[in-house]
Amino acid sequence: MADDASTYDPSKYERPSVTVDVVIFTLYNRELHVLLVKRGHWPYEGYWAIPGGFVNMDEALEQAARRELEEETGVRDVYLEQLFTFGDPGRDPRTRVISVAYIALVRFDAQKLRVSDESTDVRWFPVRELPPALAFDHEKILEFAISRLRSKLEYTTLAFQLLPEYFSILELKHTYEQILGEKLDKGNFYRKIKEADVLEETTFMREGRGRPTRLWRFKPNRSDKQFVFRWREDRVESKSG
Amino acid sequence: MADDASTYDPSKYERPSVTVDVVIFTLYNRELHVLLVKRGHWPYEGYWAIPGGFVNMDEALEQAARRELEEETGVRDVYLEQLFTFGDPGRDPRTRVISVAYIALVRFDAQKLRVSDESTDVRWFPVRELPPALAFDHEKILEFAISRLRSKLEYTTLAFQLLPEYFSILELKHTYEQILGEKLDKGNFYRKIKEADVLEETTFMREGRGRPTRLWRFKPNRSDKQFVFRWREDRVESKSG
DNA sequence: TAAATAGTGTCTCTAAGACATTATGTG
DNA sequence: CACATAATGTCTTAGAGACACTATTTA
Repeated sequence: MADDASTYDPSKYERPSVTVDVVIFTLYNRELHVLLVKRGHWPYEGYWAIPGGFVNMDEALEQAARRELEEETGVRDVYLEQLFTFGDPGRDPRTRVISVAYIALVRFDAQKLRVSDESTDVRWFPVRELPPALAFDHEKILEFAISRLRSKLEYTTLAFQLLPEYFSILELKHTYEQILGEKLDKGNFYRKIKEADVLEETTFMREGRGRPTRLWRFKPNRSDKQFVFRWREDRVESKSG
Repeated sequence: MADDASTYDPSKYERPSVTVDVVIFTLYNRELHVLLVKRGHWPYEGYWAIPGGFVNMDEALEQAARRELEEETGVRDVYLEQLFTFGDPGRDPRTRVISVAYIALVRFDAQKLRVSDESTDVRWFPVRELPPALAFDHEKILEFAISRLRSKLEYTTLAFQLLPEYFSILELKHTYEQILGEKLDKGNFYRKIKEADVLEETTFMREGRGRPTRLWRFKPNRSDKQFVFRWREDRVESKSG
């Protein structure tokens, strides 16, 4: 924001590259998973990485995130939210790369994976069984994303993005337990979710071994509603750069 | 993160410029203020803007924020926190500019303002009396920063960064009131801040018209402490890009 | 009727909010 | 003493957590 009118020349300065990286979460087999791609080229060839790529000159950041996501993995129509911008010099051996990281949440059943020509493999990893080492500083980004997901879960309806249209209340509880990494009380969960008034009862039931369970869905105009699950003391986001 | 090893050429792609912009808050005259600079050149000549500038190739983002802050305003030794990255095409008429925005909190008494050669004026503005129009999309950034400041106030010890070393509990309460924009109950505030155990009593008193007031300071190792002031329903951050 | 899973009810305790009261200085 | 401001105390209520209980299916 600081240049002279007459002497301004866009090419005067050497510029960093700008990428978007997207940490994509889903719930699969009742466990939280994250999508990674296996790099086919230098640098970090053969390493798993968070999908992402360069931002085009005429493209908004979020738009770039959606495009890269679809190009590299086939995933589309996702909930997206900006996470943090990572820009330490040296995080990419090619050149100075500043990466705007996003979090995406998707319903597993809605997705078909696709391998792009940039990578040799695409896979969902359970967050508890990640590859030993990721490309670039992607471990840091991923850690940051998980921590943000946890904390936002408690004061937003974010978890709803991970579930199919119809689900039982105990499935929803299980989702919370997966992300928070701890058990929740059944009765209290029922009470809270009902009080929050964000769910709509359907006539559908699902049968299993015991008593059949009622299926619910999220109320259509839930955007203005706040579901505050719980207060927690550790609502701190670490800083990074 | 997606290029061929043999054909990779850093200069192949046209690149956006990357800047850092810093929204600096202080408490002055018992009111929340924000620091703006008056632009001396095209574009938006004569408009007030959030201080900021281009990121150097070998410099971390936060480091760039500190440098620009000191160069443009003389402000240093501040609490800094990344806010959001704004990157819509067209937000800067010169070229594609992606701006990583930061929030800074400073103690007013610790600062001497300085005007750089890029701008014609530097001034603290009360957040309730901002200039009618700001340069670029800086109104949006500023709004975002204020909203983030409000929400973080309630679950962090952020407000402490705005106060001098010694202060009374009612001054602290006043700071909260300024930022939250509402009155708080005196008794309840005393109770909460004492329970939180983040303050250290000093022997100093300050005299005024009525009963003198005791001065306190923040406990040295407060970094690991969490002061949770209150829960609020509207803890939602709007999205942007 | 036993096992399995779904769903409800209730007791206790903490903490927030409202508001009343006491304390300690000055002119 | 009157006034001004600082600081503490108390009552009520909402909500979180713990946990016991009831409901409805299949084998």
